[in-house]
Amino acid sequence: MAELPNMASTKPATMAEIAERAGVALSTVSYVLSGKRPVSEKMRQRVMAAIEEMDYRPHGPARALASGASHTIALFMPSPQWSVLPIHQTFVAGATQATSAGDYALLLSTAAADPETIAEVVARGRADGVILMETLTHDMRVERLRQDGHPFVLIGRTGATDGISYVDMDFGGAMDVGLAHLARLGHTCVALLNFPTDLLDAGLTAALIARDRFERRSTELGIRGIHVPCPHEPHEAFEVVARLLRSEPECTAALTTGWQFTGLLAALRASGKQVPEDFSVMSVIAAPFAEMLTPSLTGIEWPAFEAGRMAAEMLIEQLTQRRVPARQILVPAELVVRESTGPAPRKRASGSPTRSRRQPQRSP
Amino acid sequence: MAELPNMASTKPATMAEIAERAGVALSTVSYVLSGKRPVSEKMRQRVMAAIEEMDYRPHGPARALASGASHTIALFMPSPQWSVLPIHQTFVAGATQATSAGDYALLLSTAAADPETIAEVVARGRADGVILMETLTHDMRVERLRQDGHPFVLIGRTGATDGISYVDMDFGGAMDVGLAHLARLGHTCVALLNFPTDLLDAGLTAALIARDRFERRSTELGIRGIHVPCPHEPHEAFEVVARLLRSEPECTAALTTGWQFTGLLAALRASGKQVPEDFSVMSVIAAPFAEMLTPSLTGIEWPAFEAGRMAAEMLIEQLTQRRVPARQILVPAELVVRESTGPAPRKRASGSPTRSRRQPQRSP
DNA sequence: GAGCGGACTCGAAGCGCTTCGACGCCCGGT
DNA sequence: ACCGGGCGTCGAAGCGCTTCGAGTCCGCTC
Repeated sequence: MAELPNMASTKPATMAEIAERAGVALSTVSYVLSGKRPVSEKMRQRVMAAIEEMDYRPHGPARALASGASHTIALFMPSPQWSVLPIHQTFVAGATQATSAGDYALLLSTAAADPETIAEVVARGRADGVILMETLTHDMRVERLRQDGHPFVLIGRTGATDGISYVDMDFGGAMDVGLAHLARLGHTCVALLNFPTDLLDAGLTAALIARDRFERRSTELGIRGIHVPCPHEPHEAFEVVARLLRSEPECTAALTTGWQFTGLLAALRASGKQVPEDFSVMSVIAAPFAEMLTPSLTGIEWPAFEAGRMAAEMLIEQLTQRRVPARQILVPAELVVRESTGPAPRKRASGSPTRSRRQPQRSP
Repeated sequence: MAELPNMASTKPATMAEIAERAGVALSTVSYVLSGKRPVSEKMRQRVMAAIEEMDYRPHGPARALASGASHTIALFMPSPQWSVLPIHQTFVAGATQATSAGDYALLLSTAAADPETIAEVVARGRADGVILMETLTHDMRVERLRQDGHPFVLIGRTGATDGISYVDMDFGGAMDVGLAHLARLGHTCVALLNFPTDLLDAGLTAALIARDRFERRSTELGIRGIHVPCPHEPHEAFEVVARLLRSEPECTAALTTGWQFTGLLAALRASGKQVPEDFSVMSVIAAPFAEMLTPSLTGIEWPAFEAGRMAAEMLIEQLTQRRVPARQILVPAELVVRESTGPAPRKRASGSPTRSRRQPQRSP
């Protein structure tokens, strides 16, 4: 047959055409491709040749319909009005790469709130499994997925984690590490600018863990810990912090969970406090700003891209193999000390140095 | 029939079941859903009731197979080793939202380089159209899509734009606006820290436009314009800038296209120059850092989320309606003057030390 | 009152692939 | 030489939906 060699806009070849060209049955082509039944080397060669010549590529939806597997995973992002930190986007980037590498496709979606919508994506064959972020302690989405028996992996975690696969940043550990750092520098009154109230109320696990561990740990260290929910948005954060600085003049350091540090730094500047001479600042999530700021920001360094990658890999593994046990990965907090934290300022000269009622600092 | 009300893990209903329950033909249900043929009100009611009762939702792949349309658009991101700026992720976020809103799904993928892979996604029914970013002047991907007749929209543009729909940031305008600003401040020797060499060599349209316009415009304004390709990565950028500062001591201001400003600021600091007293800095893409830095960064404000949203909307419109003319949107450059640009320093008298840093204030 | 057109509705044929049961052939055992 | 058993291969039956052509029934016209 005289054919134009690679007429691009030509309709793509179907499996039936491959079969015809190779002179074999349609099903044989399928078995060559899937390897689910043995095929003789001779047939294999012929089929592969035909595939090569006709530049055949299987049709996604047809395959999904017949096999019941779409070879796609769905990733739900927090909706924009919630906290969308750069770290979330890094998760997505990591997951995207792992997905491509694993020969899967990645369906990205917002609308994360509704369990129904999420379950449906799997139930109606658009995806084989789901990755969820910003997980709550009691997360309806997770319950729904679990109940329906849909494979999923969390970035973050829920309250009860039995049998659930997740990758989570160790916010508890971050509190330990952060407070230890500040305690060592002699700070005795430290604020935690946590996720904003609505997320705490919703039960964002990370926020609750941060709060609880912060309070427990500061007590253990003999530090006065002030827990302050705080919006990420700079101007709102500014207000919250300004109020805090007024009501808690003792406070000489703050930890932020996200980019509340922006508003914090502005408020400190406005009140004439120098960082880190008068006030130490550090953030649990600082990338990718940490190095850009002046002074550069002490913080926890999370391998977020890797985390996203692992979540996707875990999900794909779950989809590919049968009966994989749940894997739970807690990414350890790694402190990177930069310029924004320093020794606690000495008590103001004017006031008589109050003797410390706290226990003397323990050595690590 | 006695049924458990909402046995979640039950297999989802199919259209045939709906038809049976409603006592109509399968095809009638389909027509009710698609509205492609008139259906009497009575039938409609019965079908809708059945759908409601059985909580029916159409099966994605089946629909895609039968109709040839997947109701999905594919978005290709620059691969990680290329420039992935926050702005790219904002595009993605915007596109994601528009996609959800338009009742489409969004397939996210890297691997952007290969025209074959990209065309295949559409050819094999995974997506109905494509959004491309980081477009080159001669972009093989675009040519391929066009040749195959696949619908697509660009974020960015190619050299020849005839009949191509795109949303692009007006980098040319940004050069005009930026140089005008600096000229007004009296600068007479200005550097452009453009995209890195590999992107220029690849023919990234934005980079070429920036370069050409920068050179033309600076000449027109009687400014000495120094074009410097520069990596985004801070340490590499640092080196490039350090060299520049050494070889071009006359230079008193720089424009960056991305976050080369990070390395730039570090290099300025290292060489003891104050911003903006000794050196003015501005960036074409500054969000979301601009406000965070000290001094805050003068730059162009792009509505990136909107741009992503529009690109997706345009594509969906193209898919939904027949014969829409190509739409080309050039997002205008809006200069936001902040603290990092100031009057050109007077010719060095004797290297007089600049005053202590001014205390920046929040502007309304 | 019979004929006609229009408005709906139905059944069936795919879309491109997976998968199951069946069949044919070739080889070894006896 | 005959039979049994695999290994390979084939054909056909779907997967759940869209869509086309072919009715069916009704109301209306003359």
